[in-house]
Amino acid sequence: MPISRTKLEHRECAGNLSAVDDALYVIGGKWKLKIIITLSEGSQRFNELQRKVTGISARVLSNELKDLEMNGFVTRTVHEEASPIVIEYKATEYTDSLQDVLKALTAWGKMHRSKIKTEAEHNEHKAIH
Amino acid sequence: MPISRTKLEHRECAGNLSAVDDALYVIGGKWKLKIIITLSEGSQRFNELQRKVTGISARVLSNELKDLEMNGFVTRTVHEEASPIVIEYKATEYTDSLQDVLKALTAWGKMHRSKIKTEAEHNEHKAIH
DNA sequence: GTTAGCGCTAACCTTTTGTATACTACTTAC
DNA sequence: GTAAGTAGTATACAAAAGGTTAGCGCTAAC
Repeated sequence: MPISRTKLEHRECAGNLSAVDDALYVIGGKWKLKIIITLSEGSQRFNELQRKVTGISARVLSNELKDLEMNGFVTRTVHEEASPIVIEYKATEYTDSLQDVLKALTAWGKMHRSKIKTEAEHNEHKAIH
Repeated sequence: MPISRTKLEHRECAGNLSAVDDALYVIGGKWKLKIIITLSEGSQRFNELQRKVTGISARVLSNELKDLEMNGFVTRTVHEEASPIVIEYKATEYTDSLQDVLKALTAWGKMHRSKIKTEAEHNEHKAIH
């Protein structure tokens, strides 16, 4: 293997590009992963979700849940036996396949945040003198 | 540990939520990861990038590169010695910290694509009969 | 001298995304 | 009977993101 492994060859890179494309198509956007993470805490009802996913409006949450249901990440169950009727949103098993992605992303996010923080402190320090 | 590990406790979940938030803030959006992946193939010039990141317009590519530069993922070098002047975009070392994220995302994307494909074939099969 | 490529930027327009407000129909608690 | 919660939808509007077209100054090739 004469070529350094840090650089990808063109074909490999193009393949990865389209794979990431496919992934972002279904889990990209501002809210999808946040909803999935929140549902990983356990099944929830609509208003519960809206409170936990801070900043989302009912309209957008409703649309996102429909998308997620269509893509097999979420099930919507109506419990008619209860009164008033309870509607339960639940993460499916397929959601578990995202674990590695979620893990990597949270780890990176935490690392990045602390990096930004120390940089900011450093700048503050410089600004004083 | 009496509680199943598949469900996260509320505090842990909220922390992950904000970490993913931080991550998506800098690498979220339609193009950022695609540009990063393309640059992982090696340093490139503007028009080269535009050709490889299919579908992106010059305006958006320009904006995204500025963002990525600001966040420390990309360096922009002007080679004045060459004629005509060559401008080189290069992924920084910090980009390497995204490797796990990228790996997880491409793996998931490939898996998801093949799942969708077999589902589609299955449906086609049903439709014929 | 004309054409083509480079590395963009500006102006304008469309699409997507999100927000705010109101409203439905039902139930429970006070 | 009134207020408050549930699970949304409808409507209208605003903001953000992205695309389209044109063009600039430069160089190199035909």
